[in-house]
Amino acid sequence: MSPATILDVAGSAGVSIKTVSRVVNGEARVADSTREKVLQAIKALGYQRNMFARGLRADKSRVLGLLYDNPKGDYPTDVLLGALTHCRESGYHLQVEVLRGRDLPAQAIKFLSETRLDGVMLTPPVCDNMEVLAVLADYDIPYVRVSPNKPRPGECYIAIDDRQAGEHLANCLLELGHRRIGFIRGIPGHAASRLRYEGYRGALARHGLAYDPDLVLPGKFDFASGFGGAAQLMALPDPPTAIFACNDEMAAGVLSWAHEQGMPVPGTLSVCGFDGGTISRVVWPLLTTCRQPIRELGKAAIRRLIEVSISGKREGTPLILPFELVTGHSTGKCNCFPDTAGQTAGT
Amino acid sequence: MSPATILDVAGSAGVSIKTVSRVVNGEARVADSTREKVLQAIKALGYQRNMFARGLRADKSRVLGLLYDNPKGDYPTDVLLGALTHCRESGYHLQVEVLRGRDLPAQAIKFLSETRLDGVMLTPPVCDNMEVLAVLADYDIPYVRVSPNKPRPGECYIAIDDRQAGEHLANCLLELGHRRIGFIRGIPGHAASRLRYEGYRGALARHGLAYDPDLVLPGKFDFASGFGGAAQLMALPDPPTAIFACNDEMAAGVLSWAHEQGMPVPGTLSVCGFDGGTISRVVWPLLTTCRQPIRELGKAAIRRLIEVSISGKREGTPLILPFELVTGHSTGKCNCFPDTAGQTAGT
DNA sequence: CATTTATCAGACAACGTTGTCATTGACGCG
DNA sequence: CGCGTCAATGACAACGTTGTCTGATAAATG
Repeated sequence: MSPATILDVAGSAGVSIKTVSRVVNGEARVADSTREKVLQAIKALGYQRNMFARGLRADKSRVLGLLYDNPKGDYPTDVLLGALTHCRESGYHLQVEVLRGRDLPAQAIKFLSETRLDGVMLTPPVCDNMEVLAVLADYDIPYVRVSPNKPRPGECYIAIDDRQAGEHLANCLLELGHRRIGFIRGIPGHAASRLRYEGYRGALARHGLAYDPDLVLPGKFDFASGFGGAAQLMALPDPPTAIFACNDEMAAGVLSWAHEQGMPVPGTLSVCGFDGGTISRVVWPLLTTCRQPIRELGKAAIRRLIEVSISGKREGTPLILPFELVTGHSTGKCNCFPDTAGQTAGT
Repeated sequence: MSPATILDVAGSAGVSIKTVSRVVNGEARVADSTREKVLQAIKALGYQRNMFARGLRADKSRVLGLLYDNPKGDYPTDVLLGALTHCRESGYHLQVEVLRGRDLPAQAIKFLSETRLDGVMLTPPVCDNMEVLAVLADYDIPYVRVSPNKPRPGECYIAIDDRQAGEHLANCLLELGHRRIGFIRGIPGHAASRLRYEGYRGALARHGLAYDPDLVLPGKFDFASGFGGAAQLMALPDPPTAIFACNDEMAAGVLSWAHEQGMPVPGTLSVCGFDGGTISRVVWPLLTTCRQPIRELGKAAIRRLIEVSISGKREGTPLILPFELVTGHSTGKCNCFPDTAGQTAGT
């Protein structure tokens, strides 16, 4: 059985196809009695409208795209989940595309020419690939970036205030008495990594502490960077009493190194991460971290795309979502001044 | 500027639209010189074919669906990644849909009526929802299930041999000398959980060991199940010396409980998980686990869907992919016979 | 009662592509 | 030369929907 079309419904309900179209699209000028007849016919025939024909005529697919190139960890999962949630609420659908390997712009061209999307959202790091953005602009597809590195003036992007978050987290450590705090950065060019680092430096400055470049290491957002970074930092002549890793996975690496050394956490070394995803909740001890509202970021991006798709206006103000500090058990008071600590313990 | 159509290309190249269509679709009967002319015109005009029109005429969208309802952890991410990889190689695209909350069949109906997919892949647990499957059958959409609970005869599904994997893993523990092995199950109705459990019992039986129901606990595949399960198991009068958790996240819970008690792992308690994803690599000590080829599962499912979509034949043989045992540092020799252990240590 | 206005419904074209069938011309063979 | 065969190309309809325009009927107004 071939599926029922608008024509079958029209015949069955004794009206014209246009009237059926009006009912299906919820247009105003239809008498209640007619609408009822049509709805019944639709139900009886199991009619479902054909998206191809609809799209061909209206040039709107109601399908959005999610474009990413870093399929690791909770981030893509949660962005996707948030995006899907909002899509479902709005009657939109989501097509996912991964850009990996060589010649990202060519991949973007291929996927854009094979589909018809009403808009695309991009996450780091691909959201900072200028060539890919140029392709999108060329195809005249609206897009929204999440946590872009260098937002353009007037661009409507979605992010959290990573700088402030970094500063807050560093502050937590400072208030626990830590004075030498190691910092492990994420991959270069990643906006979040840079901003969290700036926040870290800002916190130090506000506490009147000198900045020691030996305490800052590069990283790749992976476990090995944390593990190796911890080894390197703790081998310093004057090692830190706390380590701030730029994400949870690196923090997990720091924790594992400490466990392997038999070094108590947070007794001898405090550790904090960033993201607040699954990893922070399955390691021991529970990580002190900063929870990003990743799902909300995804939701907001989709909401924004739909707005643009309907209104056509691409300008707008950036949307900065709130983060949340999560206090785990991986951070504690600094024991770095044995005399002071001894006094307190003695009395 | 409105985008160029096949008509513009035809005009520019001095041929008919049908010829352009032939070139675009790589059909055979076109003279090389003509093909060249058309290709140049396409390039010059920046022509890209309109998927709506194509779909309307050919009734093929070249878009597949991924349907899931358990958006936790690496599983969905990796399935998605594998699926996308194969999609890209094959010129297909992937639309993702999450079914969550109440009335899953209704959600399935909604999403199927709003899109036009050539096929759908499903992962657990939604792949075992008979109502949803009925909806898919009703819409006459080919589907492939990954790790289904009760495969139907002749159904072509994708899975690993969970029973055998469970048996292997239990065997590892038995060969290390463990005789009392705790087992924490996953959510009921989940095929993998049941099969791994059967494998565990099989291994016990093969070693001539009695089955002790006290050693088997229910679980929900989450951290808390592992944490609580460990507490409960180790409070037994005759506690286990090893715990086999049905996935990595629960194993991480077991580890954390042990750390909190100051119980050495694997010194006093050996732990193994299942999945071999990120979690197994970021906890301390590294988990002994069974790595599922999740990406390959996703790839295989898509490959299969494309076959079905092209050939129209829905029958086929199930595809069982190989798993891989990963030996971490969370398992070690059993110290449960102090006399023997003492003797060895003494000499 | 005549006229305007509002409301509802239908006829028809158009969207850009592919499938079906027809046409053209070149070539080989008896 | 006449015929059949085959490769290459084109004309045209059809896919199912929505936008535009027009027509019909009922209600409101002078």
